[in-house]
Parts: sequence; C-alpha cells; structure tokens
Amino acid sequence: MKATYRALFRQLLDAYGPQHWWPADDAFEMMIGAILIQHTAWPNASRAIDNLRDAGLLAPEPLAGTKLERLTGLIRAAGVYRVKARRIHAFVHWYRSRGEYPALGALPTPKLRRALLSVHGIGPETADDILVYAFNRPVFVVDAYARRLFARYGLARGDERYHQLKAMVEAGLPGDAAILGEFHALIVEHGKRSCRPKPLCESCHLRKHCASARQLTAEA
DNA sequence: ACCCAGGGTCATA
DNA sequence: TATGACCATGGG
Repeated sequence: MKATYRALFRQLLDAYGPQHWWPADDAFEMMIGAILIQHTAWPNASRAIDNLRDAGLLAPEPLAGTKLERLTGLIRAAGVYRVKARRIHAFVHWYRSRGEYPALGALPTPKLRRALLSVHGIGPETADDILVYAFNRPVFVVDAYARRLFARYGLARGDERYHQLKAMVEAGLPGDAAILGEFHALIVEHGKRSCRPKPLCESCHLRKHCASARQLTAEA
C-alpha cells in the first residue's frame, strides 16, 4: 500500500482502536491538562489534575484566586512544577480576561491560535492541543512521536518545521477535528508502546511491546 | 545509576 | 537560525 497519512491513520486505528481523547471532564480541565502534560508522562500529570479537582480548583475563578505557592504544592507530581504553576496562572488570567469559553470560541481558528500563543508557556504544540480538543478545530498536533513515526514510515524527513509538518498532515486528511484529534492520539499511543527514542526499532528496549510497531513499519 | 516523558523559554553565537 | 541549559517528578 502507498504510504499516505490516510493509510497510516487507518492502520493505527485498526491496531489500537479509538482513543477517546482528550481524557478530561470538560474543556477547562482539558486546557489545564495541556499545560501539565508538557514534557511529562501522563500518570504524573493525571495526579496533578486529581489534586486540583479534589481541591475544587478545576474552574477559572477558583484557580485564578489560588496563590502560586499553593498551586506548586498541588501539581508537584507533574514535574517542572514551579514553571507549570506560573504557566497555569498566566493562562487562567488570560482566559478570564478574554471572556472565557464563549468569547474565545467565537474567534476564527487563526486568531484563536495567535491568542493562545501569546500566553507565556503556551507554544505551538500546546496551542494546537487546546484548539483541537477543547475548541474542536480541525488542527493536527505535531509532537516528537509524530516526527519519528513519519520519518520511519517514509512520510517525512523528520527535520521539518512545526508548521510545515502540520500543513502536510492537514492537507492529507479530512479537515475534521475528530479525525485529526484521533490521529494525534493514536500516534501517541503507538509511540508510548514502541521504539523511543531511537528512530529505528533495532535497539529498542521495549521490543516485547512492539508487535504492532513492527507490523506497521514492515510495510513502510 | 541511568534515561526520558503527550514542551517552552531564555541566553548565546 | 540554531543549538544548549534549564526546569524537576516518577517510572522503566
């Protein structure tokens, strides 16, 4: 089969099934989670979210009124906690000042993306996470897993710019938030199970989990 | 005892 | 433009 983003999406979906992302109860929790997950394993970020929820802080007003010092204590398990506490604070204050979900949801995707990127601590990947999973915009999230998998699969070189790779994928799949969001989720699921961080499977210490990975790459 | 994770910012050259 | 340091917990 010809190597296309569509074909890869189909194979990942067949191999792993729907991922039901983003694992959050509502849009606000998703956005906070997007900051907490940065460069962090999900179980650690999940603990931090649980702590915030148990403290009743998973809503704009309570979170905005929480002292930075208390926030750092609650999200410690997520790692990089002092940095992330400041980022969450910056985000929440921005979010409230911009009218929260209703007003922000009325913005066209490019404007909303620029607005998100203006927040200290929100870069391209986090912005696109929020766009696709919280605002249902047809946007693909580029991450390290995607770069490695696409390179392995012959769909990219691996050193493309963020916006380049993003445009390539978005041009190769339907402009549908559900599809593009599912694609990113499947790529992460695949990446977690297989060959990181090596570009090839040969020296992977997780080989025993790589059955699906080998099946995928064998056809590349 | 290492390695790295569902990144981003800042300081250098 | 392009690297490198830094943040920092928890699991493999």
